[in-house]
Amino acid sequence: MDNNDFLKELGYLGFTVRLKRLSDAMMHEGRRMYSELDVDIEPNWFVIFKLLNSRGQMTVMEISESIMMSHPSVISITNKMMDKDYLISEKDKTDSRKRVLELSARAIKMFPEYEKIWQAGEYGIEKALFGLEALDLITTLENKYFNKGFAERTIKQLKTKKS
Amino acid sequence: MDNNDFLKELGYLGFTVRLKRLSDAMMHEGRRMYSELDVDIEPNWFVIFKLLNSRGQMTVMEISESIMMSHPSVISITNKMMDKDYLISEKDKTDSRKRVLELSARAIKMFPEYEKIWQAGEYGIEKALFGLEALDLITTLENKYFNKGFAERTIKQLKTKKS
DNA sequence: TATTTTTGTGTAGTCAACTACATAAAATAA
DNA sequence: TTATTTTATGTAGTTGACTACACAAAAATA
Repeated sequence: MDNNDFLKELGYLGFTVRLKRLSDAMMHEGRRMYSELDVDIEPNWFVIFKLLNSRGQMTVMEISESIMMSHPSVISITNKMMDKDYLISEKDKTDSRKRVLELSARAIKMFPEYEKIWQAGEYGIEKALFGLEALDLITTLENKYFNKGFAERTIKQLKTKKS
Repeated sequence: MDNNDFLKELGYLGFTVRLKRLSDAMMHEGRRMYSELDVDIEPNWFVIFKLLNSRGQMTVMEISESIMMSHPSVISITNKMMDKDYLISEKDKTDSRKRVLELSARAIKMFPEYEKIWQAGEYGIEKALFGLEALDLITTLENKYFNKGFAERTIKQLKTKKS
């Protein structure tokens, strides 16, 4: 890879930017992959597919909490999946605020085929990450991060320095 | 942290989504930090500050290549920095296609103050990452990734399987 | 020299996440 | 029972990255 990469000279400070750059690149490549394979799904949808496949019906908020994404993001993803007939949506019988989502017949029918793609992806990532303890690392990062973010601590540090 | 996090059940397949989620969260927190500290800069600008500080004048494309981001992204970031008078832009004398950017007097004046914030950030991240070999990991990931992405390999694998 | 290709920059439009706000329904408190 | 608070969902607007395209200037080629 490019050894002129200035971000590498920035040490830990460059870490967050490199992380974003890497995840953006993966996301773009993911989209390219799906369009090249000519399947009717998008990156990330596998999360909803797998979640609803394992848990059955779920409301918008339940999904949001399960995958720790904001509810507007969930709505936006699931709306697209509904447009492609992968999801069925109906009002909850006892609580009319809630909307319950579940996999459609089409989703269930296509599931095995898509599973192949996801497994190939799983295999590729596993091979790339082999021996790197990447999952342990990201878990630790998440733990440290979502507890009380870097920024919070930095703000605190800067403020106590000032006083 | 949340142990109900479904993405963790997805193993390697969940990795890319977790990576994105983490970097998004860091980015948001970064923005919050800057606005809370009430400084007139945005996350990521430090990359341009530091780059031009160390290299002097650079064209749009030189910046783009140095940090491995698309040139439209560079234009968008540097335009905002110009609006805040942190950058000076002028046409190259010998090649009128090129536009040369450099730090303004204001940028140079504010540099030490901002340096304090970045150093505090550096410290926070370093502490969070201590003993985790996170930089080695991301370097390895970048090497593997930017060479020939996961997707490429996955596509290949799926296609050879079919035939 | 004239034509074609490459390079550097800029603009437009897309994407997936977010926060902030709006609204309706349910749950709680007065 | 009525009023207030909380919860579930939805919409609007922002962000920062990207690709694709447009265009002018320089470089290379015929």
